[in-house]
Amino acid sequence: MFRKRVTLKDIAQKANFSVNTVSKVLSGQSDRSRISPRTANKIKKIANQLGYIPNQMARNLRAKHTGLIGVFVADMTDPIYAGITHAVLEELPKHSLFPLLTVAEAGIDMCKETWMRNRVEGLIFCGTTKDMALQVFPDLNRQNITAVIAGSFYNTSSQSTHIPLVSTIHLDNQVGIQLAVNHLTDQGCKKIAYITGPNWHSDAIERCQSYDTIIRKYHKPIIADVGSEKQYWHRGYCAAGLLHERKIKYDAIIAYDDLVAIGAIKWFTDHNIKAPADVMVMGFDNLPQAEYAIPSLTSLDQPTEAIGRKSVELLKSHLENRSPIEHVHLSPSLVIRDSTSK
Amino acid sequence: MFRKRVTLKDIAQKANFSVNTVSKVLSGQSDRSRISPRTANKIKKIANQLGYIPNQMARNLRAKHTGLIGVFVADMTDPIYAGITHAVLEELPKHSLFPLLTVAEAGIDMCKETWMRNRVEGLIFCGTTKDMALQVFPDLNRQNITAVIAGSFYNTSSQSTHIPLVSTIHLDNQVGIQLAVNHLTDQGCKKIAYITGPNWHSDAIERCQSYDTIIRKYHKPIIADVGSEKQYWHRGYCAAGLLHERKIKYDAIIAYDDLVAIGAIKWFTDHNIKAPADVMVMGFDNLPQAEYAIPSLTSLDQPTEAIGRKSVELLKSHLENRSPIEHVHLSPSLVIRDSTSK
DNA sequence: CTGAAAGCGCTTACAG
DNA sequence: CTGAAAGCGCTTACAG
Repeated sequence: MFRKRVTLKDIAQKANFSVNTVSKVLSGQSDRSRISPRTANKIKKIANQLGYIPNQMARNLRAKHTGLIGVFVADMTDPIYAGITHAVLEELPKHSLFPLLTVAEAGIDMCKETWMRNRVEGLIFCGTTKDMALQVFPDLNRQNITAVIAGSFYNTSSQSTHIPLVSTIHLDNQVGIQLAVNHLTDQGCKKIAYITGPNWHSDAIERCQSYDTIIRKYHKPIIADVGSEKQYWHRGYCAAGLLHERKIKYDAIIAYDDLVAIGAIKWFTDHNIKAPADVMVMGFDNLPQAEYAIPSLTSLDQPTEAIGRKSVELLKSHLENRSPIEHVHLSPSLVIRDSTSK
Repeated sequence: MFRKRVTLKDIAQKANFSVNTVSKVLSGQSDRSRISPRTANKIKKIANQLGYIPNQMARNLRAKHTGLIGVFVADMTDPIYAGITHAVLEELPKHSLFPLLTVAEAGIDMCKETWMRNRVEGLIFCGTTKDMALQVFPDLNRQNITAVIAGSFYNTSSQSTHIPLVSTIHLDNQVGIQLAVNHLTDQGCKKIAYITGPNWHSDAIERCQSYDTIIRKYHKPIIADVGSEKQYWHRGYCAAGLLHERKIKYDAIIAYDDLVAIGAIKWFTDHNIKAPADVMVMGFDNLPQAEYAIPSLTSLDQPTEAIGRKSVELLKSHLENRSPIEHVHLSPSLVIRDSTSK
């Protein structure tokens, strides 16, 4: 049921002022229009009494701009995306921008329709999905809608992690791997292996490449890659087995992420190898699981808060100044726990 | 930038018909208004060429109803809520209702403002949070907004799990526990313990009460409760330790959920007790982790799809027929894996 | 079968 | 400092 709501007209009648004056007061233009404080207060008081809530649709229609920003979440259940989304949702209203939240789970067509019908003025992607490159980004350019990508993204070609034409704000994976390697060598490790993530994920590609580059200063890279179909802990479990099979010696492992690391630790436990005593293990992303794993897992914390804030800031400057496309990298921070402690 | 969009007027000019006629065709009223098929086709074709997208705000404003349903998610990262949300988002458009998605992460005030300013006509809560009972439900009644709760909810008093005045659709926890007990006794178990969940969660309360009732037919209840502050696997880990300390004998465990079960298994592994050989372990909820746990975990799968669909259906009948409040319980299904296999 | 007019609830320019 | 008029893009009666 659509209940009859209080309108400006109702307030105008009760206050004995024109709709116009009421509008000016209630849309926060009292000062600019030099409404007398007495009038303003009276109107505000009545509006409050009557429980006035502005009709956003009428406002947007007349004002010819919506301030609406489509916020897309590539996977609701991913705590990293959720963290970024959280920050974006908190930040937008501070800039008089309003989030219109859509999730990949609703289907990309539904999302697009929601954006278009509601006339969003910008888009923030908290992660991207496979369909985006073909079904969304071309449209955005054609429609001239400003967008930024916050967090990692789906990578169509395994050759390059570069998405042109849109600003990106994401983790500096190279710094992360460097922090990991520094920490492990500080702990006395001499041979550090790496377990890969799914190869369609920009973070996975960057982390692997970074490992490859950085580790060469110490020794030949030891990369355990179990292909792209395996998921979750399974990747780590299989990878640990793979390294064993190949009789490769190492005293530390950096895993693509915490889940993979936990999988590797499971394999070690099953084969009576102790972490950290026999092998030190590092995760990545500092997921909730890292803290509760046994042993608790050393990891790299993503600055989701900062990524979210920065993406709003960047979108805003694109919107206002047509500022050029940027690619921003934010550094993770090391969280040391039991899995790398002597 | 708000790009100038195609309007009905543009199409009317190009087609040489009135805005009125164009509106009838494009809002799907060709038949009711007996527009000639020739006219309708011509107009549709031109609309298509021009890339017309209706302005939802103008539509809603004039039509005096929005078809907007606020969809609230209590915790994005919870896979159960995410599953329900997924189904709700898919189902609403089939009934000409449109989701306006808000998440607890945005803050309850932001959510409320979004609902009110956009004139939602109904609300679906995929889970509830602590603030709802005081800050939301009273308002809904006052404003006469129809709502349903899908999935488990936050429980303010530990005495009762009943939220009045709103329809609820959620898991039949009693059936779930019965399925678990049946399965374990079929496997030959004689003493089945239970590990509790957080006591502010309706599912946790119902599962514990169901266990208590059902198990009395077999033996005295064995309930391991580690209080309400502990989270994740930690609950299960501590609970298993607690049972050991108290020298309680048992041959099977039902855990509040899969994470708790995995925690318990960790404790067993650390103390050289084998699951399922020495003790059988069951989880609940069939989370992604259940499949990848070692041993893989027998669990109870929540019918999130059905819960989501049913909640849309129920909301719709409330909206259309003012049908009375209902409390619907949907049964989980048993998923047997290694943790309870001989 | 088609169209002219009114109006949804606001804000914008303009007049005084 | 305040108000009358116009109009955002649609749909809803109503007239023909």
